[in-house]
Amino acid sequence: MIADDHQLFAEGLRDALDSQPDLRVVGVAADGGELLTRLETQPADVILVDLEMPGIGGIEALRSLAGDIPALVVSMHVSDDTLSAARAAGAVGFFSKSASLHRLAAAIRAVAAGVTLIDLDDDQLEEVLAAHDRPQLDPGAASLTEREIEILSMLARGVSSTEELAERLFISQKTVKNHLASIFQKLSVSDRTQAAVEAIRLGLARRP
Amino acid sequence: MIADDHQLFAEGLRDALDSQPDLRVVGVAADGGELLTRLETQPADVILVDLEMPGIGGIEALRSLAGDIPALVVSMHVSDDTLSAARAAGAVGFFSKSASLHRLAAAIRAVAAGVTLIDLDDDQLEEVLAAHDRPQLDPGAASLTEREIEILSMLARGVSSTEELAERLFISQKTVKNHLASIFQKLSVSDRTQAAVEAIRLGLARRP
DNA sequence: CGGGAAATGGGTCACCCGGCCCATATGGGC
DNA sequence: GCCCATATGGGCCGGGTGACCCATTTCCCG
Repeated sequence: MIADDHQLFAEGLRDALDSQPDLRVVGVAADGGELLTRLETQPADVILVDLEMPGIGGIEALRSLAGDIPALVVSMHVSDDTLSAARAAGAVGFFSKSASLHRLAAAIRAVAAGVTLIDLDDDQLEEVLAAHDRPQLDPGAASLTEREIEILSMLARGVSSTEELAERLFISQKTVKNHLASIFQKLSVSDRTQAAVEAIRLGLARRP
Repeated sequence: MIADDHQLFAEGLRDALDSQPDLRVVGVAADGGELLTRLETQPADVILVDLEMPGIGGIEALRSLAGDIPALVVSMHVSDDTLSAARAAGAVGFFSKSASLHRLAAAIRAVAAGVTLIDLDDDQLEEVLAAHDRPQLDPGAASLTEREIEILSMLARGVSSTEELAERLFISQKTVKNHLASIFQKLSVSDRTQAAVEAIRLGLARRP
């Protein structure tokens, strides 16, 4: 669940995180009070909280939660003051809004797994984030080759004919069909359409 | 194209806007300099610019562009000073990051259509935004029949074979193929895979 | 009432797709 | 040095797919 008074940021972040196959945003709140209210009816595994919010701010909300749910603070300005305030309020991690989506997603996975990030030094943090880097794909999808992922992501963007795939990859049509056959088996599907749908579901439709 | 030094905001906004069927984010820049560089190789219809960025800020970037591309300023803090600075630099619209995604999307559509928002009073602004409220679906997609949408949404959920589609709809395989042919024509695609990808992009994969 | 759109269904046919066998080169790991 | 995974490619074949004709019925709208 996300709590941030900047709607554009919160809604954008929701879409971005939702597009990660293993993450789901279950709610967005505009201030600390709404966050607490929403959490009463909607359980969440991790919460992302902005510190500066009108009404009940992030700090107060975190204090009220008393660490019931692991919370990541996502703040505009990074300073020692805000960081220690977040730590004192029970946050398990602290990110600037200048962080990348990639790192935040990794942090969410780490926190959901029970890791506390806020006390780590930089090297340790990098290590933990790297460990939770890529989304946990389905067992089948996990064993996809790089080339297979490349073809799959093209499929998911509408490049569907054997001919065009072969031309864009500079390989023969036969090789494309071989890769596709391998993809079908690994994803347990039986044609390109199902493979494309599954690829999009897995978040493999990213741009190059 | 988006220019904002807060990666989380920019990437989140990218995903959110990309999920609008009629909008596409063609690039993200972290400062004014990168924005100008990117625009040299990648044309854009509208740019979203943050005012506060390290290095070359939004104001300077807008001055360099000299109004070549309609620009919406999306700023954290709203004040008379920033607003008039944005206006002076050639921005055609001004939004707080507390605005809703809905309104920003409407504003982008309006600006892309040539409307200047920044000089409007509140009532006029609401009127313009309302006029550009819902996404303009592809001319083809708009004219899809109910049955076609039904088939398309099944496609988008992985029901790809003519046989299964016919069985689930209690109609003959021939009718399914007829509907599909009609769908292909309206969506300007040539096979089920592209239709499924397009259906998902249009948000037609809803409803379990 | 009349026209048009939508849904249903038929036939034909070239061609592509997916399943099945196979081979070769190139790596990296044990 | 040997093995296995990966990427590349070939041939074959049955069946599915998409493009092009077509007809019928229903129903809504002007």
